[in-house]
Amino acid sequence: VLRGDITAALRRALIEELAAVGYGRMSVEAVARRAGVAKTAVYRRWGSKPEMVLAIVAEVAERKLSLPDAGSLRADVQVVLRIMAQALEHPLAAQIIPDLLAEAGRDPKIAEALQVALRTAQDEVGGRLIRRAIARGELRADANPELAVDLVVGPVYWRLAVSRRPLPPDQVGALADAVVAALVAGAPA
Amino acid sequence: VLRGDITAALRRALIEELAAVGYGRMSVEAVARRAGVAKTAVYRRWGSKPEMVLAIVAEVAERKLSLPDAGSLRADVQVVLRIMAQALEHPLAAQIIPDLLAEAGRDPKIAEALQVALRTAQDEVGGRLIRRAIARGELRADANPELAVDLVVGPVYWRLAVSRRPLPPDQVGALADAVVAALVAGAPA
Amino acid sequence: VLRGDITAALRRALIEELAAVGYGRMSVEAVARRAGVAKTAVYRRWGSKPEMVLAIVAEVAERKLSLPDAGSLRADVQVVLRIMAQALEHPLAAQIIPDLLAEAGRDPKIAEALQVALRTAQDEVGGRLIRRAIARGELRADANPELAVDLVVGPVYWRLAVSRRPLPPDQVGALADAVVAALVAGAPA
Amino acid sequence: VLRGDITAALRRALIEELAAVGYGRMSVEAVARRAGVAKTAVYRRWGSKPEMVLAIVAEVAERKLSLPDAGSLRADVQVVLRIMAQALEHPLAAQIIPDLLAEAGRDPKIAEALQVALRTAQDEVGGRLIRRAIARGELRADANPELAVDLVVGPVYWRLAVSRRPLPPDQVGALADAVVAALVAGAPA
DNA sequence: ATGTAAGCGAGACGGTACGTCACGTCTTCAC
DNA sequence: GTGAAGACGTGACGTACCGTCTCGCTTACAT
Repeated sequence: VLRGDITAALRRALIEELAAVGYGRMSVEAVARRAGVAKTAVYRRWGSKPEMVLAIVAEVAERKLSLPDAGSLRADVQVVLRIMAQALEHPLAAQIIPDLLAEAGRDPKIAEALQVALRTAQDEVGGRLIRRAIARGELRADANPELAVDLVVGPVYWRLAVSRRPLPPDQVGALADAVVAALVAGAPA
Repeated sequence: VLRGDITAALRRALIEELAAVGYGRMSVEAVARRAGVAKTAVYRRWGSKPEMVLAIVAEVAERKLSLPDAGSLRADVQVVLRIMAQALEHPLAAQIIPDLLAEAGRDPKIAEALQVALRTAQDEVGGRLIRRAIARGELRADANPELAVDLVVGPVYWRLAVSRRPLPPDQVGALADAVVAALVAGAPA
Repeated sequence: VLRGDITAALRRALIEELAAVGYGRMSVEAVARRAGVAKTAVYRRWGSKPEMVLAIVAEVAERKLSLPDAGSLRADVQVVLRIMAQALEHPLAAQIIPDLLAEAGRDPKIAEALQVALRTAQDEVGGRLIRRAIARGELRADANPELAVDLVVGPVYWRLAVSRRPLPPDQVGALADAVVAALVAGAPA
Repeated sequence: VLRGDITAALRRALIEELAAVGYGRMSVEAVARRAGVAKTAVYRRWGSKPEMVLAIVAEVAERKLSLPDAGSLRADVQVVLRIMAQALEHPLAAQIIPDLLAEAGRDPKIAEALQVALRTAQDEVGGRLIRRAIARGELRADANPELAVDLVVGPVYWRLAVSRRPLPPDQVGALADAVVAALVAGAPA
């Protein structure tokens, strides 16, 4: 019977190590060391570094983020922006997410695991959010949901995760306004 | 006198290796091997792995991209989008850029080197492009150039480099329209 | 716990490599390669090339060679000659011993290690053997044991290890006779 | 036209380097450095390390040592011992000779070069010296010249070059006496 | 209660890469 | 054409980690 406290310590250590050195440099040995545990304890659970990362990342990523109807397109967009901002402002996530996204370009397994997580946002935003706006008459029926996702998610990701400048809370409104305008304009393909 | 053909082969090999395995896993030995050159030839030029990467990346990144006035805000935005799309659709760049941006979160040296390159885009877009639009009367004078950069650059980066879906050329126009609308709406801070 | 079979393989490989290329050219890598073992396995045991050579050579050299009383000076001398001939006719020893003796002129550590081995012969021959002969009345009491060692050991070493000509077994008797005569004559300093 | 002063400096440097580090470790680079000369200067003259060593060693070794008739076997032996002692007490020779003799076991070229030098001693001692003694009636006609060489040369070589103990001049007489006795006794094969 | 299985730590194993050094070869310049 | 300078490939250095594997120890469950 695998000891639960060790599993938990390893989970925690993996996240920290991943943030500290990145996927490429990360080693099972270092994770075990950080968790204060022998290497065998890791291999008994996951078998290899990618398996371990995938299992734990998937675990974290699959926490459903429900996106309740906020009443208007602008309010919905603001919710999405706030959720993303909150996630990307967590230091560990800010390190790990771009790292795994970069690695996804090489390792299809990782790409797939992340797609599962992304699909959530993808579907939520591009799917539900846009469909709701169409239903409300805020967007035209032929609005392109794909482009919509890029317009909503792109700016905030670029700001926080790529150019790593903070996003003052009082600018979220302005950003939302701009994004909504973009959505309205972007539709009529 | 260091032989130029060897330097060139190493430069090329570094780029390829960086794309193939990422910054974290990249090794000087592998680069030398790929270039068909002895390890000593590398250390005669750069002294260590990060130095080598920085020097070559900076070299590539500093290629000035001039942004001539295209006549209107929409045309200017379209030019920026096309330049970015062209860059990010190159397979090597699509692998290397997100990788280095992720690494920049850990290594200040890399961050700095990339900022030099980013600042170009930053200044070109957020600075010149927006100022021109203001001068033309297309944007209000109090438009926020910081937000503007995020709005222009974010969606196309997300699309091509993060979620890795292609951007059909015929959608660039729609995207530009949406971005312009966002800029116009996003201004009145 | 270091694996004994690997230690043994390394010991064997060191001896062979030493004979093949000599102390000066010998490399740890080549020894490990010859033993079919990783370089780390060597450094886990000895730490450096000279340490390794010293440890193994000392180990081999310290095998006590007991010299039982053969009954007469001539018989004793013959035993010594036979032992030396047997040792020096082994191809590995014939390569290694002169090599290390030459190196001993430069490296005091090696000199010391060899002295331990030589002292055995030295004491056995110059000490015990001569003293026995004096006790038997075969040599005068003021016989010089130092010279005696040279007279017994020198000719056979020169023959086999320096000028590398074989010593036919049927000539050992004649050589012993000559040496005994020399000992008898050499004493009266 | 190769400059003579450089050739001489290289010759001198080779000898010193050979004594200092031994044949195995000796490098052309170090010799050139010691001579204060570029590597090219060496390779223009000799082409490789073994060639260089062989040429210079042969040059030194071929200096004829004439062995005039000293009047008696004992006097002849004493002359040989004194010549050898003088040679082996020179610090450079004491390092180089055993080193090359050891290397001769591996490299036939070196062995051959040394045999030329050894043959001199061989012939002088085993040949001429013994034949003279037979002619004088000091040795029987069937004396074995091969054994004789070993008996004369072995002890002094062992003493000075192998066990590296000094040979006090006043012991040369005693050693000569012993050797003569050995020769006389060793003959009647 | 005891036996047995499995988790656990420790650590040796074969690898790979590190950054350095020294070397023999070869090319390029200055006299 | 000679010698100096130095870049080149090679190969070894001794170190540091890494993933794999084999060990005893000890813990917990099933008899």
